Amino acid sequence: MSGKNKNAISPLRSEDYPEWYQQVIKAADLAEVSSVRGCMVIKPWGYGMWELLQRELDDRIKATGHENAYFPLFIPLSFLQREADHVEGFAKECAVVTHHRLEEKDGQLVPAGELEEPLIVRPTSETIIGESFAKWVQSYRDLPLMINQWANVVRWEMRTRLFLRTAEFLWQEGHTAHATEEEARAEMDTMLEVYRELAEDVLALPVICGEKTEGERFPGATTTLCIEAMMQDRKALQAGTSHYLGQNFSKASGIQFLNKEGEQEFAYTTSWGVSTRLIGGVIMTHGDDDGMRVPPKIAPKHVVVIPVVPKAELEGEVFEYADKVAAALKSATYDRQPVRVQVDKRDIRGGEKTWSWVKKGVPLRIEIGPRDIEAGKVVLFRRDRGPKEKEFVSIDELPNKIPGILSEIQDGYYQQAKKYREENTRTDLSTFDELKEFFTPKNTQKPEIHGGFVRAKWCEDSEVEKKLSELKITIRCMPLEQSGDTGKCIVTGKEAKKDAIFAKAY
RNA sequence: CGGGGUGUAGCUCAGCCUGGCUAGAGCGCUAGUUUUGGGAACUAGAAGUCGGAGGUUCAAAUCCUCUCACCCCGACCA
Repeated sequence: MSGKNKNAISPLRSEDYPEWYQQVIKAADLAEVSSVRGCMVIKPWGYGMWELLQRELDDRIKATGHENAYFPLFIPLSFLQREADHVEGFAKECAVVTHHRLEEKDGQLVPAGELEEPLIVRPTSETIIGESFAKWVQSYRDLPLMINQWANVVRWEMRTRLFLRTAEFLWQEGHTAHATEEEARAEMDTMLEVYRELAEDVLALPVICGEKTEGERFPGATTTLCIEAMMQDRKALQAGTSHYLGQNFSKASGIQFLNKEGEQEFAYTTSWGVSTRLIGGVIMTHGDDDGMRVPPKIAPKHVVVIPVVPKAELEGEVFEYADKVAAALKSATYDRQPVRVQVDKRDIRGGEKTWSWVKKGVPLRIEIGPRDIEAGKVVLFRRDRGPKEKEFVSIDELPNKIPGILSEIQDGYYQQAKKYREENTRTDLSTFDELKEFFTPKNTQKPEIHGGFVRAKWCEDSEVEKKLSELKITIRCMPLEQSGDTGKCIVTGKEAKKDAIFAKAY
């Protein structure tokens, strides 16, 4: 296993993208499947990314006037039934609790004590939060009500994939109630913008902001806005959604207030959420054939210091020096926080140690050996460069230099992803045949990475969406930035006003 | 829920068709020796009620029945 040109991950992205994705998660030690059907264990390196994402987003949620609260995991079955579209959307994937006690019978524990009314494990919390909102709101003076909760939810999915679709996942769900439609719609816009900023500035994921078609809308919503990202297999990933719910849920839950005119009126509500799926998006956007590449802003460690100990008796000296360098680095600031540094003193072989960090995607590696100590230098490796590309930096300059390099990496990942999306977005297709050609792989046995985003006109006829399913594509969204031109629908050829993004999706 | 497949050591799998010695390999793990500014080599070792239950048989990982779990392809989805 000398393999100078060998990549750390097998298969390569180009060979088998879904398998590559699984292997990266394993190699980077982000998560693993648990013995519970469809559920995952998020391991420290993956959870660390989530915690940092959480912190960034939580700050922004609070800065836009929201407060955190917590509502029950269990929802009475009857609550779900209050909103017709909502039931239809979620009923099939609900986990249901029907008993509350176990009794021993023939050596086996069996459920006893049947509940009078079954409880469902929340797939989302509109109904249970609506119940509270109804109590909290009496007057227009109680509005707006702006609440967020960090929670886990359960959706009994048929097919699961780590981070992208698991039976249980972590997310945040915001729920707000307003006195006017205008205000509620403005809230929906605000939160979409928060998500866009989170995705682009923190996760380095370029996204398209748009509106969902009726067919793709959240069950029970009047309007659904979304951010859509392109993965390296050119499929779209819905990375976040913000919904204007009109009065649908306030009517279902009885969220009523007395307005200034002294009349009872139903509130206008919104909800919005992002989940651990975003971590999947980060993996599929930034990962390469050597494993994960973590954007510095959510890297649990920015820098790992690897002491190089050629002879056992030098260990003490090298470790001590590595600790000193680490301490100096921690005094530097990146993204308004101290640089996160770890000294890797594990008793394993050097090559293995180095590669474990390459696969985890830590932005910077620093190696320090006796020769470097003598010369007052360290060897710096950047994850956005080749794994062997080194740079010597004097120890004195190091703390000043690191934040700038982290910014460069963060920005570089974003630019690279954006370039990839642009290179794989077509705006010049105008007929269904061209669309079909674009979204059909050349190799039908083992489809190669193909397709991408197509931006084209759509006549807003829902029949179009049915026809698109032949090509296994959907309308991802109607971008918020519309050209305003009229043209011909790419599917029907009819007069069309709306620009839409067509793509295969996760 | 339809169609296909797989359950054998921590992981990846061979063995099953055609029943028969003490159930194997690679990786990983443990120890020792050598090596090491780089994803080491050698030697030794630990590790398995062959998914579960029942049946056929002198004899079952292997054949039969039932059952459970997981994976892949569809329909559903943050």
